[in-house]
Amino acid sequence: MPWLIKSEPDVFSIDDLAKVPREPWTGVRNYQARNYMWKEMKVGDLALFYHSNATPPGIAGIAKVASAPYPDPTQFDPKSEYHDPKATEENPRWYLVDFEHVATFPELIPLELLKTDSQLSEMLVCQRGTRLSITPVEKKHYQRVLKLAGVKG
DNA sequence: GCCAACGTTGGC
DNA sequence: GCCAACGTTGGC
Repeated sequence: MPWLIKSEPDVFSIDDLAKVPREPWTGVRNYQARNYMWKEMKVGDLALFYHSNATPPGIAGIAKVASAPYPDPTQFDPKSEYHDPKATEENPRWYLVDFEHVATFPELIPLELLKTDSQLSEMLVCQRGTRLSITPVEKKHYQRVLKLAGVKG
């Protein structure tokens, strides 16, 4: 299943992802998003990489699930901003996967365009108030985005 | 910086 | 287990 993952480019952008072999998706502290990574993502699944809190916000490229799920190490680190005092090594709360870079779109596809595209109006990221940092994407929507980006599916 | 949306926390 | 208060997300 294709996915959409959000990241603030000031914190971690698609260019940052392109510079590393793979990136552990640390810091997700929402149960629904965690469950997607923990229970549903498969190695090789593709994900639209969305820049949030950006000017403009939009989809910047494609990433790929590059690992099986494992406990987010930052939950055990008292010095991390993502530290969770209720999590233990024996009983972790937060799981993540690694992502690797697949492609950066020639141009970012702005949210504004996604919203006005008749085939994408129902895509979750277009809906107001969607704050989930990880959402499943319908295959037809995924393919439409690639087409808008001018990238081969 | 504003504010709508909405998840989480904690008192009861 | 309800629900008000609070915190965060994220577009604008």
